[in-house]
Amino acid sequence: MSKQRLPILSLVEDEGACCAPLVCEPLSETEAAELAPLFKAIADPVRLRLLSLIACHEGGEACVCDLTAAFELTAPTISHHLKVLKQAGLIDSERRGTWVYYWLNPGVLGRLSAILGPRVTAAVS
Amino acid sequence: MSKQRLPILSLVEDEGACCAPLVCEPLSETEAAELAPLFKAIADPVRLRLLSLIACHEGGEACVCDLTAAFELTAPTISHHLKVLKQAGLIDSERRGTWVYYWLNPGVLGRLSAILGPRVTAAVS
DNA sequence: TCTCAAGATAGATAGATGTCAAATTAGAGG
DNA sequence: CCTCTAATTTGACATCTATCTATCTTGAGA
Repeated sequence: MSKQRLPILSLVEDEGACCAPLVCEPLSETEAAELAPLFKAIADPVRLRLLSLIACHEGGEACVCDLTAAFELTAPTISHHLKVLKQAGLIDSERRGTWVYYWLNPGVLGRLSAILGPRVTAAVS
Repeated sequence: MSKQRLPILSLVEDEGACCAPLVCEPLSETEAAELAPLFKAIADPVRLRLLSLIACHEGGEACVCDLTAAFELTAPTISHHLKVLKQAGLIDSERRGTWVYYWLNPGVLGRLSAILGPRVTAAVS
């Protein structure tokens, strides 16, 4: 159902990065071409709020009906934005009965974060 | 010369954030509206590479002629992308003689990073 | 002052994008 | 089987965007 698992940003998996990849060495044309669509996916006020709403919702997932209610936009429009986020690999979804639930794909947002700025890497350990 | 200093993302200055603001609590409509243009500015392969090229260039700044040479695009197109980045507050520039130099506005990229993922905050302390 | 080169601006155009109304699909429950 | 509701898909449309060519601005140097 959920298309296929693209290997999103595996290129930026480097763990002990001294600094943000973007300021370490020039992004290759290929890397830039892979990254841009991801940033494009989050570069919209509605989609940013959708991501945030999903992430903050209890259980880490949210029903489309909850999401739609948070905006003054029609259901098709919300559906469209969710599709964009899903195709970018940022979120995934599942139908449970009448409702469809969405959740964040773990790691993807963090990887984008790591590209822009210095990162915790291995964090608390 | 450089228009005016907009108070970019001052809203996300919170220091001891437990986690990425985006997953802590739902982004407000206003916050989303302020953030989206910034992500939009970096959501382009050419602009991502421009940022990266500028950041990695010695001295942390680069001349337009260096940047233009790195692409197979016309000078006006590069000029356009630099303008987009500058208007978003990501970079700034100065003319020195015949050449114009661009550099990253410190902090902005880091603040965007902090919104997407867990952050070092106060780092080494 | 004239000329040359670096860079920006203006205008045009093809393609992408956000939104909505209408139609479609898919469960749930009589 | 029928109907109701949740959600997606389709098609249309207005707007935005990336790119180019042509033109303009600005500083350096002869």
